[in-house]
Amino acid sequence: MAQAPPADKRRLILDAAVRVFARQGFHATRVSDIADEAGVAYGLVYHYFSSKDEVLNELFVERWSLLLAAIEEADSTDGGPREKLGMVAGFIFDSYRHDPELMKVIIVEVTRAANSFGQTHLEEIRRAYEGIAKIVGDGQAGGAFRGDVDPMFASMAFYGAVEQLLSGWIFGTIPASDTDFDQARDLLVTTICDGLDPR
Amino acid sequence: MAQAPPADKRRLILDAAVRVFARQGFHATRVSDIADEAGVAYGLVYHYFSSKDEVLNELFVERWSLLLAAIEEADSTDGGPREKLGMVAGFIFDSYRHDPELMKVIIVEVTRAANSFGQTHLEEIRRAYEGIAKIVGDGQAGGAFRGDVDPMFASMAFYGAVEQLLSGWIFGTIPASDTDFDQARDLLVTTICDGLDPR
DNA sequence: GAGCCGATTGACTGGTCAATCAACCGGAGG
DNA sequence: CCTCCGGTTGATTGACCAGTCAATCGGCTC
Repeated sequence: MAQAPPADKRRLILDAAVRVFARQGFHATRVSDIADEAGVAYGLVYHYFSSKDEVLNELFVERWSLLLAAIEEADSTDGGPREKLGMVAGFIFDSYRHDPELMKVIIVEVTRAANSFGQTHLEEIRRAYEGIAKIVGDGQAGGAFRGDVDPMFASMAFYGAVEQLLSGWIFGTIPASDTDFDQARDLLVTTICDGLDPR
Repeated sequence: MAQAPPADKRRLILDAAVRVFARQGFHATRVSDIADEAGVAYGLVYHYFSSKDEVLNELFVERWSLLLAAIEEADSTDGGPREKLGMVAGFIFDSYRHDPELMKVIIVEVTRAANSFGQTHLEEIRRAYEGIAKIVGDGQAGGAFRGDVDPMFASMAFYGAVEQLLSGWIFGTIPASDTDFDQARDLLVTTICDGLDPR
């Protein structure tokens, strides 16, 4: 027998938290729910995290830093702005495909809950908008996009559309089962970018 | 002296709730906060509403029915789909201009919080998406929009962009002071509709 | 002016939970 | 065999707050 992995309890708790938050929502989950789901004693949660909030924080920061990296990565590609935006949308949709529960938590409890938790992370969230805005701005400078749309404005609209589609899948407003995420990505990017075509 | 108006306490409480919800968020406001803000005794809130939730419900339903009416109204116009979508976006932006606190509450606490409250109102929210989708669908049937985009898909993207812009103003990510809302509306509609132009 | 009734008041209760903490366990090292 | 120590346990505490309810108010009717 290979030695059992050291059973990283911290990770165990984080993963359990994702499941419970996704199922019940952050406010409705008690710390004891997380502990139960993780098969761990109540107090251990407080050994690894200073508060219930910090658990959510950790989940968000982990995931969001990946998104920021993906945006930067996309931007440093030498493709056109359409390809770059496609990579960004693709990364987000893939994240959902890969771990819908985590994405649900991030979107519902942090990104779209800008009042409670988002407030804390407004700066990081804004950084994503700005990264997308940069892609748009460069696209305008290179003549690929028309210049009369403020890049930040376009960025917000683009990201808003992405997030709304995600929400639609998350809450069943839009059927997700037979939807091809890649097709959704292409459709969205095509539509938005055609709207940004030079007049 | 003219007799003082009957001081509709119910209305007083609703208006106070908007202010407090906007300031502190729904979860963080105690019922006593609402009562204090309204200058009314704690128990009176429960005389007019069965719970704290019902106060928020009432605010949402009041406002959302206006939006649904506006969408229908726009659709029954004999303008083109661009004009119709412009009217919808215009109505929403105007609502924000006219009463930013109320719109903040509706968006942040209900629409985007689909997990807690939105769940209850998913049906009404979806009706708005469908109204917009109908406008898009008719536009396609009339040849004004290209036909290879699912109307519901386009509707979600459109509404998502609108809501994200609103959120940007609400949370100061986008400067609202010098932004001309009408210009934002035109820019958004133009961009999205150009993206929906027949290929 | 007596009686009625809905509006209004605010002290109180019951339950919920986040966070604390003292105790316990088991392995490493001497 | 003993001690130390970090990981682990879960009962307990203390704060908070939604919702209740018995009491009071004030206007209207007869």
